Amino acid sequence: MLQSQLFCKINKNKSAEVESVSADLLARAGFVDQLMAGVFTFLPLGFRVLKNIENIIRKNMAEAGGQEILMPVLQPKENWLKTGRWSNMDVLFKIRGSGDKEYAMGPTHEEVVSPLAKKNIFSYRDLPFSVFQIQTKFRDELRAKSGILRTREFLMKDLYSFHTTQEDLDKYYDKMIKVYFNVFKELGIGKETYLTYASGGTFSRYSHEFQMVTDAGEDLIYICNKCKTAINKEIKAETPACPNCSSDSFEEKKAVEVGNIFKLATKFSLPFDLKFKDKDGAEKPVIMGCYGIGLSRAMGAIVEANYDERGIIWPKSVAPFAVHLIAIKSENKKVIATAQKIYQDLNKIGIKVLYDDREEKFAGEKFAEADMIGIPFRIVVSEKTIAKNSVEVKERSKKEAKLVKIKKLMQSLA
RNA sequence: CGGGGUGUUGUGUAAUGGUAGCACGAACGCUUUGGGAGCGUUUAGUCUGGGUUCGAAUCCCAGCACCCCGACCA
Repeated sequence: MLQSQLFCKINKNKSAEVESVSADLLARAGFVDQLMAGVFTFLPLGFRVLKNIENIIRKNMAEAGGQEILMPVLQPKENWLKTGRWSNMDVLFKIRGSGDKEYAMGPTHEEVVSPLAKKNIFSYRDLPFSVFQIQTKFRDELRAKSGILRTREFLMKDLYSFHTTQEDLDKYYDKMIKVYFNVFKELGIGKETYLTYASGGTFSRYSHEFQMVTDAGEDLIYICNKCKTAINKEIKAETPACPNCSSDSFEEKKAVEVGNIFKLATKFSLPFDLKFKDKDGAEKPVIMGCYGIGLSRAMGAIVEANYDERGIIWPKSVAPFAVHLIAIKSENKKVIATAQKIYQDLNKIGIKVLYDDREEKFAGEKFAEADMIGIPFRIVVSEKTIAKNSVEVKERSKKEAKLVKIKKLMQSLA
């Protein structure tokens, strides 16, 4: 991608609105644009990051046996009346269509996936299975805040699992905890993310949140000093001891919830009459679990965990480009020619590269913008470097740059 | 939803009742070599609707919007 063609502007001026670091950096570096409170456009750079996050999650869900589907955002009121959530879910967006007919805008999809499952589950032979989707969710938050960390419209992965027994659900649930940790590790926030016990609702003692520690977080979690499992505020109020190891020594941290998983058990299979015939001929309710990750929130969380005073430092796995190639202004035509050749060669071997081909921009500004955008590798071509048949390679996360022969660079990447 | 704050060119800001100014951006020209370049010219703004006043960005009322604190948060 040629930077001269890139649809987004870098903004030098820091916003006066006191939002989160991620909100400020993502907006100024041209990753997102705020349309209104809690609603954002993802610009080309941000959209690339979002797609990378999506693909990491998709891969992991598929490995966990999830089959990808896409359910509707627009949902019938009737289903929400059945579960009681039409009236008792505060964040539910309701809209009115023609003839004053009312609909829900999906904040989550149990009201769709349960009746869907009912059409496809008859026998114990049809179980277990899991389906997931990556889709825009709507929640009428009373207060959107912190940029893309808490929004009214956001991208979420939600997976639903269906089982014959509680034991089978328990087994799958434990497996998903491992899968989730792998996701967060691949997203570059594995170290900061804690499994957190939360209230489980009616049918199980606990649910689990995945909380990433950051000052921008709006939740308080208590990390057990012994086993490093955490509990949220709710649980802290109920129990003095760690539910995992019984220790009573905790460290309080601010955190943002990047994922959560629930044992729904029969909470939704009962209202939707979701049953199966077991081996013994008896009809039994299907046992369900659900597993969510907020993708757009994860993107903000990744930034909160990876930045410095110059800008964002994207983990390689989600970076919008692998390489930021910069040609330094020069009268020597060979500089541009060399940079162009490297750009083409990198493209040829499938490396995603943003090439700063802008002729009018000075080196300083290009470097400053590159640091703000935060692509993991920066390759600079200038008079100085081509005099040695080399380019300068610098990692965004590191201080020092090194000269690398162009031939060697291409060999190492090929 | 309760409380608080703020709305001035694309962005960041100044002007506290009396000529809407500055910086960044953008455009043009000339100049310019590696850490947000220089000179010159130009561009563009008082959230909306009422009111007070000779005169309103400024004071009052209403609305809208955004931000913050809290509450809420399968």
